[in-house]
Amino acid sequence: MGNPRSPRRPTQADVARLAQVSPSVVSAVVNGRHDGAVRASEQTVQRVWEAVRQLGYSPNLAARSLAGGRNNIVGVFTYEAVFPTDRLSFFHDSLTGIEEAAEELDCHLLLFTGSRGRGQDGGRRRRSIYKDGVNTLQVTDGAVLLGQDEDREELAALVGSGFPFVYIGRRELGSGEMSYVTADYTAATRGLVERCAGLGHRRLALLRSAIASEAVLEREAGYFEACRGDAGVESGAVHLVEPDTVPTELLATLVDQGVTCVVTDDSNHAASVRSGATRLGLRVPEDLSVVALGDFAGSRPDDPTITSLLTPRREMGGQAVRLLADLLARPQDTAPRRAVATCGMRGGQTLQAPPAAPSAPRSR
Amino acid sequence: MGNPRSPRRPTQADVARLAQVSPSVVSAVVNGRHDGAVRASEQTVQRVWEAVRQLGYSPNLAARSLAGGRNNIVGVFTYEAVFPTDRLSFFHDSLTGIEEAAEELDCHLLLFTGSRGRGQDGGRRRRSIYKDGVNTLQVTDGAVLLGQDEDREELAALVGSGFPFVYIGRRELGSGEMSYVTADYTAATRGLVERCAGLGHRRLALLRSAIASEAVLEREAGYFEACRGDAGVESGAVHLVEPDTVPTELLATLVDQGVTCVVTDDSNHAASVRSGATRLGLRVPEDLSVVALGDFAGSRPDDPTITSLLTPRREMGGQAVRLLADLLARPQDTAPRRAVATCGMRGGQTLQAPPAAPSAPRSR
DNA sequence: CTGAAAGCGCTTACAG
DNA sequence: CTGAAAGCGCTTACAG
Repeated sequence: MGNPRSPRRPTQADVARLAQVSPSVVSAVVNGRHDGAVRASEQTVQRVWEAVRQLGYSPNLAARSLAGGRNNIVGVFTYEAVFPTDRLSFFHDSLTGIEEAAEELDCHLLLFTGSRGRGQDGGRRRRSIYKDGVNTLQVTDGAVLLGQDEDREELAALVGSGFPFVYIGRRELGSGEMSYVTADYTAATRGLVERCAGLGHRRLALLRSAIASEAVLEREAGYFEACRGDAGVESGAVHLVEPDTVPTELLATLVDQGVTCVVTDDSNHAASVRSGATRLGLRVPEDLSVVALGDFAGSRPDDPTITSLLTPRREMGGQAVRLLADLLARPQDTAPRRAVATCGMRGGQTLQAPPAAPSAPRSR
Repeated sequence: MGNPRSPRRPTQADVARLAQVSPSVVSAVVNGRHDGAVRASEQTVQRVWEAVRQLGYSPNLAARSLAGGRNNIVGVFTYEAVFPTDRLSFFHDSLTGIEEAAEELDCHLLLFTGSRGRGQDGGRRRRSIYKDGVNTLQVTDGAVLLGQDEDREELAALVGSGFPFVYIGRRELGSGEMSYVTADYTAATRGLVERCAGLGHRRLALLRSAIASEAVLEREAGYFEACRGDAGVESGAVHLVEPDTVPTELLATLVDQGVTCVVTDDSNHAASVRSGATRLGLRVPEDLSVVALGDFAGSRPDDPTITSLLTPRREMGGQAVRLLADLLARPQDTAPRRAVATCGMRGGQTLQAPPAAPSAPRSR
């Protein structure tokens, strides 16, 4: 919002006058570039610094970036509020990674909190990248976007505009390739499921979110890979479930069918399954194992006792900023940048060998 | 970092050309100020917006602030990392309030993560407002500062420079008055201590942090007020303690002296006191009451069972942004802005009437 | 080695 | 109601 401060700040011109040199010399000296196009004698350099000190001169950043180009500001855009009231911030880990990388790259972070504007009724609207048809993000050099609630049409428009940005989380648009960072959901899922099989589980079931996001589908793919592989899985069904639902009847059916290990998309759902199992008189993990493919699902805190894959949010945040830096450093290379972070694993207490399981993986 | 994107970004001049109006009209329309010095017909306004959309115009921040206009960006400066690794963010509540107010005022938030630069040894330095003697915050209209670890010399310089900012938390500098928002620590403390007295506690002790911040001193003042008042307190000692210390011996001494209620600066310390009491064979609160004057103290999670005052961080965050908005709206009024938020109260389970206490407050 | 000048994109009196 | 012009403070060719 500008500088309506009263006493005018000293400028390079003031310094130049006092030091009795030309403005260009001041610019060069202050920026430590008095050895290139503009040269200044050691004595001149001293005079300039002396004048700087005497006047308390400090460069005007706005002018500097106007004349120069970049402003060293990375945008961070989320459709949802960054800091929710319930203290359970979905974004916290990602932001930790983003902040770390930003510090490393010496740039600032612009959070787009003023992107909602007002609807025709005067009420608040949803946040959006384009406000009155104008790309709000443009004030930054480039941006990192994150969140589950994205507007894919806007994203497509953003890709089309050529504005440099990276999404945290894989997003495939019908049109146009975009840069993103994702995690190795497929491989990590396969690994976990194979581990289940290695413990002796032969009949598994995946309770998959009915919302088919890229991550959910990748996990499903990893599950299939493991089931179809030679890890020894005999049956690996998939059931679509609503979020936060405890499918007790479904669970009973699965157990009847001989399922000894239930795989869920997220740890909260896994916790629900465990509750359901308890209600059915089953012990977890003695009678039934439950594992989760993700560690978070919205508003409830993650249950640390669930055996679960961990989404590497912090790493993804850092990588996103670094991909963006690369995008900015080599604009002539227009290829979308991609990075894949490695999921972590939390041991938890809900996975063990099935009852009366073969003690060793079957030999072939 | 500017926009070194290949095709030059459209400027107001481009918009003006396409809309067939003069640049000043574009400026006025885009800033919603086409009802003042510059007037434009509804039709003209439409043409301008249409051109803006068509070209994908968005204002250049640097130019805008150079020319003296605002950029609708509020800076947020913290000496510590905003998003700590341990997920236990000291700043979370404050930021929630800041974000809410920013949304309300339709402005963005600039997080100064690139303010560390490198020391002479190439290692990271502490964050600072002035980088190479330059006020980094200047790119914003004004800033909100927060955190415990401030550099008061920098703050003094910032006050001197006239840059508009508001501190979250009271900070009194030797020189120069600054704007801040604080909480009613003194009154809230007096209220809580009087409540203890009302329950029958006659001999109290305050275990005060040895670090005498403004908040700590205000709490102490409130404690003294309550003790010297007519609430019935007979003795109200103060002991300085180190953070995270469990002063078991001190506790034993106090109990020997007939103290029935221990007051601490923060809830973690109160939890330590409770542990110490247990070790001494005392039940809390049956034998000894423990209350805290604040709900947080660094890296450990707050214990919700402790009877405690609650620092209204979220409110303070929101108020800080609003004070800043006022500072920017009326720059001619150079008086420092101040606001005081009201502390909350958490019942907890560590306060009750002392053993064999008089059932009613003493009559006078 | 040094200086005069253009230009970055915007806002804002000022003149019509 | 609209336009031409100055100026914000800096960087960077360019000319001496």
